[in-house]
Amino acid sequence: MRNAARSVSSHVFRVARMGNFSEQLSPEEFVEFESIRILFDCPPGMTLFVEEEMPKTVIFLLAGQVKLSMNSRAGRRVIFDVAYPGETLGLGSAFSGRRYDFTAETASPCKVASLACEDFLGFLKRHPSAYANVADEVCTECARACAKVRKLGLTVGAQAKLAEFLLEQRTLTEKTGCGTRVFCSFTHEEIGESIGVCRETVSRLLSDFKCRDLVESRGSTLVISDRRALEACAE
Amino acid sequence: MRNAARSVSSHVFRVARMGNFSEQLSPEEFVEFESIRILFDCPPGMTLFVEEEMPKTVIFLLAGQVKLSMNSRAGRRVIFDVAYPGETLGLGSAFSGRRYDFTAETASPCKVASLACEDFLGFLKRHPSAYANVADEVCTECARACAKVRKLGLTVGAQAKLAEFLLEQRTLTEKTGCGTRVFCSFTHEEIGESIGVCRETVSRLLSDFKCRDLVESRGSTLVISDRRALEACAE
DNA sequence: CGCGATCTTGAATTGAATCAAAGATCGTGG
DNA sequence: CCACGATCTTTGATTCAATTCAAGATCGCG
Repeated sequence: MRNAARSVSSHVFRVARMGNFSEQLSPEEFVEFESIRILFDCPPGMTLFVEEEMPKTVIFLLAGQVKLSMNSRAGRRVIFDVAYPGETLGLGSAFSGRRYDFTAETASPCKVASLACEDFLGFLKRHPSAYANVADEVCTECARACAKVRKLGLTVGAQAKLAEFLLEQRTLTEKTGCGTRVFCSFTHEEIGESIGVCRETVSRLLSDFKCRDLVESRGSTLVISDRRALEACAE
Repeated sequence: MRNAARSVSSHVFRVARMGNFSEQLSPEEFVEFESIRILFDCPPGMTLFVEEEMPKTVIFLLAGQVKLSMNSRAGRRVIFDVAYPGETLGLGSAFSGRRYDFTAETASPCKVASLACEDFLGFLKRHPSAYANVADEVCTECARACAKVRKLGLTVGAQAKLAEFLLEQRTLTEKTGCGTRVFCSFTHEEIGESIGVCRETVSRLLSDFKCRDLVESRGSTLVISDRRALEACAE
């Protein structure tokens, strides 16, 4: 039992060092931090929290991917971003007591550590030096939101938007002899929701890109074969 | 000289209490804070800082309005928001060392207090309790950015966008017997840049709203005469 | 008064959404 | 291993909202 816990936590620690909230905690703080957070696994498609609700927990993503989106009751959706291991979700909301800004839903099987807001705030009170971490994380979140505003507002034309989207998928790419392989688990619909165009338009543009030899589809993954030209599309 | 300085600073103090960064500082901290910031006045149209540049200063807006925008080299612009007295600008960037997320330009004659980043960071180091204020302010900035993403991404149709824009102008409104008077100093072009539609469309829609008696223009100001109906337009 | 900036309105154009109808792909269970 | 349904993709035809282009009206200021 103890051993199992230790092996989980050492794994967690390893992952958690990847630039997130707990990274800058002192060893003692980290131990306390660890003692109040709850680890669990979730299946894909699980909702971690919902926009406009009052914050209940802070989520530390240890493994897997989480889709961050905004939804209107009219059924429209904007995929705001995808979070990767090491990121903290809902931190700003928990801290400020404001409602969640977006909905977080697992996009793959995930390992997460969850911390109730009150525990989080208590921890902060006991360890005020962690405020700096909070500020740091929130800055990142903010920069991300601003980047999205920029893209949504400044990029005109579906083609430019799609090109930008593809070029931006840095996180899960792999350089090969003949281009950059992009691991994008998104459906066309989701790509559409990320860039604000409809499903069919994504499909059409992608075919178009293929015709023009900017990208090729290798099975289920996409390869950017002419980055230069794709950048030109994005303007 | 001393007297003049004191009278300015007492004025500043009064304004600065309006919910911004310095609000939660202790009196001693506030005195120190005051000693390192530089007060000045600026004419309208003055650029305080430019997006993508490395942060040099943090700006505390004491009086006037500041337009926050994002610009593409293609000449396109998104007006992100307008800042009012009491707000802090560029705080997140100064703190995290990331480039400014947007451009800040005075929209009216302004009084501002400016603080060099290094002084700001030094102050923080000496008074770590102020980290909480930073986190607070950045949360606000972040919530704002998220709200803008939501509007840009989820609101479809120029009409809904404009209606939403008008309804949202809470800051400078005045309720009268026959509706809410909106003090919006924006030109149609600027409204367009705020909501992402072209100048002419704004003009057309506004005429349309007038025909349908949702708004009336009283000289240079606009009066929302049928808020209910306008809300329906915004969906 | 006259000038520059801003606003208004109309007509033509277009880019993307919508509607529609096949295909492709995938996982499941027989 | 194949048949099945479900989900996702492709492609074409049509429609529509909003941009663009163009020309004139109005406003506010020196």
